[in-house]
Amino acid sequence: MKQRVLSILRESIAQELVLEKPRDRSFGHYATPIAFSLAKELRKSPMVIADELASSFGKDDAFSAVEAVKGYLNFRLSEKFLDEYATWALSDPKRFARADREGKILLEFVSANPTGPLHIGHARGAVYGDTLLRLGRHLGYDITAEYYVNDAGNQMDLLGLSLQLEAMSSLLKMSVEYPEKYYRGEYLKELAIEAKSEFGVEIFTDQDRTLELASWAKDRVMEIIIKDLADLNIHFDTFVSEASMYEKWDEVVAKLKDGAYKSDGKLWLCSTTHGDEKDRVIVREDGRATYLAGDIIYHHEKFMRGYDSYINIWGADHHGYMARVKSAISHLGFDANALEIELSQMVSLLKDGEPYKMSKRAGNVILMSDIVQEIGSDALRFIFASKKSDTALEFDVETLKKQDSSNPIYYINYAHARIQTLLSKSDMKPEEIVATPLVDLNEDADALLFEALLLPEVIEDAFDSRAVQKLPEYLKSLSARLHKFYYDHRIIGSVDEARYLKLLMVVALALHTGLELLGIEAKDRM
RNA sequence: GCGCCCGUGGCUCAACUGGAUAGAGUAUCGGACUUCGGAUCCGACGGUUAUAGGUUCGAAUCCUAUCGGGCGCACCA
Repeated sequence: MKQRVLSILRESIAQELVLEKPRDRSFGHYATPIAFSLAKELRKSPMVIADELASSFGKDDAFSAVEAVKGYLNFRLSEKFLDEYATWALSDPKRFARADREGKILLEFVSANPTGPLHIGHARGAVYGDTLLRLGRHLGYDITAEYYVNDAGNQMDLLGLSLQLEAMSSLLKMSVEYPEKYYRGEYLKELAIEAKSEFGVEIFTDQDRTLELASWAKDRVMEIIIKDLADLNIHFDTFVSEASMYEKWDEVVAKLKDGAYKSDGKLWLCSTTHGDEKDRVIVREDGRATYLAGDIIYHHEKFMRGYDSYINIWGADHHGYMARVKSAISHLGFDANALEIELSQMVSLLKDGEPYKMSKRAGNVILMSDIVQEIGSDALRFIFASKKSDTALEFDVETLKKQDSSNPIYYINYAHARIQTLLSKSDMKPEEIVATPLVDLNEDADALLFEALLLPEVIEDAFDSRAVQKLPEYLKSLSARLHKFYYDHRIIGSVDEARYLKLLMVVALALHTGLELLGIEAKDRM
């Protein structure tokens, strides 16, 4: 809708302009502060310019009024314009709010180590990534969702060892001495039992079989992770194994050219040339590659696959890692700007105002699956999607269990369900309703209709600015308007029944589409 | 010490990326059901946007400094 308005305005004004929503709806549907920016070059006051521009608008099908107020240029859309758009949307709901953006994007997110189940911090990045994925795809982008599996390095030994220790302790009832660093948690106990029937108990005490056990455990953990993600409605297209990267090592090192150098018997990445604070070791003295080496090959491989852009979503604790990865990409001869790294900040949980207790059972972390079980996937997705991802977030699980307006997901679903109820109570057929023109609407109905039709631009804005929280904000606001409208206006049996129902169908469509993009299914009944 | 992120009513968060009177929810107080789902709605209270300067028609947003918080600062992944 905004695009259509913009293209009309570009013709009339012949100038790029910003179109925004006025703070007060009485000003109109859209507004532009263009007169302010023109003031300098035209050497005239913004008010005068705005007046001139306003009067230059002739009769146009799209606008019912164009007014200049305090330097702003305000536009009121015509009912004809809004009705056509609404009818178009209802005629093919799946098409609503879609766009025809082009471009292949590789979106890498979660990529948690396969050494244990996902915890709550992972969930935020997972929800953020998946929401971007849904938004981007809706807009037409060809996006691949990828998970990078860190199945190499010390942590694999550690996983094998941790499992052996767990088994020795809980299955073999041996007394074991735990090293300083090892993994713990209920999942290891379960894996130990499985491993016992798979391999027999000998594997737990055989130091030569640690890696064999680790390799098996890693696959099992990935299965757990994939299942936990599926419970959140998150699915990946590709999983790339770190261990499989190293066969390309020689080829990639050669491409680094003078981006890498030998010193002290180690191989270093010359990352200081691209803003890193110091150069980084990529191959140790004993010939073992560091984690960064794997990441360099991985990103080389990503870029070789030829996407238009790359988005990585990392936990904020990895921010120090950005410079070296970008540096490596530059040294490999690729455009580091094509890689965009979004950080998702820390999460802390409360329960009844107190810090959420980490369970010993889970290994002193808050498991994502526990929270999903406690508050449900919808509530978790909604709360994470509603907050800017780059701000630390604190929330109370108890408020998300409530079934009233304090819980936004219930509030929105209730709005949607109310509409479905009305539609089922009416004797009118859907085709009749859609065929009714939306004319002579009162102020409330007009405002509600306009807001519902705003969804497409909210989606574009949310994706383009990587600010997914704009969608939940919008849905809350639309729901509030719907509830108020419902309260103020009788629908079934009124003379306006047909018009109002059509209006509500548009609202339901916007709510349904919006929720779907958040990975939440709109409820028809509560 | 250095780097990144952040600081908005008591609390949890928004603010169209520099635009009109900084908005929601929650908490507190007070109202609205013989009416389509009250799981709702309407009021009131509550902010010098951490502080101090600067940039301009215009700043929560940009710049500088200070204070406060989180996270990093591995040849671990």
